[in-house]
Amino acid sequence: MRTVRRLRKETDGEHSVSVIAALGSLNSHGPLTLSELADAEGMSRPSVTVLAAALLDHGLIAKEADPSDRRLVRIHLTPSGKRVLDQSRTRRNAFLAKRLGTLNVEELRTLDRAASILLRLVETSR
Amino acid sequence: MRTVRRLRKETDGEHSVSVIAALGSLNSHGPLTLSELADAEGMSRPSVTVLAAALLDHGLIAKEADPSDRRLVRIHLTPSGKRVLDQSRTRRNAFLAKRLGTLNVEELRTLDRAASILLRLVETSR
DNA sequence: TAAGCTAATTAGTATGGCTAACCAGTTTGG
DNA sequence: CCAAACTGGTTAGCCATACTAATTAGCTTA
Repeated sequence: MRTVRRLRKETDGEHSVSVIAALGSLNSHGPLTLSELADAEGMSRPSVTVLAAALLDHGLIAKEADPSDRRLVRIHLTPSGKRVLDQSRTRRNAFLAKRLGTLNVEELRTLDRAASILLRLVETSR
Repeated sequence: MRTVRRLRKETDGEHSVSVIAALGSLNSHGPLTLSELADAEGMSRPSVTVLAAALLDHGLIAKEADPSDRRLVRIHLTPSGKRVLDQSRTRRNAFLAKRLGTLNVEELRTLDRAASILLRLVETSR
């Protein structure tokens, strides 16, 4: 919890962690339906509807209808959204670099391995 | 974020992550003033006031005045609070055990080392 | 002893998520 | 082939959790 609060503060202005996370999913998975995004982010469909509306509002994503199934709304990053994501990464990296600079190579490697393991745990969780 | 949302859901009813975290701080550090707790949890004093009021309401902590400085409010775990903390750990451990069971010893060791490193990072942050 | 500092609180606000209920499409079984 | 059931998305209403700004009480110091 401490870490989350800390990171939220460090992200500072601009865009929330959830927004950046959603952009990240879209970036790595390509276009997604809202349900797919909800699933990827581990949040409810209604919440994603709201989040997507905000992203659309800021011009970070675009919606497109699926021609074969008119219930589906597929969204994808706009160039602007990609830019925001990249900038956020740069800013976040600057912060992390400062903090992680106090670690030695062995410790960094441990964190890297741990990240892979945790990612796998989360991915396979239902 | 995914992990946080997941854990929040998994903690299920009973008490929130923040509550348990606060109880944990009190358990490991002993009695704390509200400001000290705010500092330990990385949250603002007003937020801690509210949190502490909730804990008091549930009988998980007790307040005591500092005789030498009457501005200070020192809080400590009640037996009931200790019990809740222990139960939460048991429940959380059951969940983690199920999930971590899929990892081998080497991976578990990596996570353990990573946890120490991250804890150190957070502790030394500001 | 007044001025200023610190601890805690109160009040008001924002964010970010949820469930329940609903509508619009699609699929399926009689 | 059409009614029932299901699925994707949305809307409405709500709750939890945290914040900042302002206030109060107590302490410290010039």
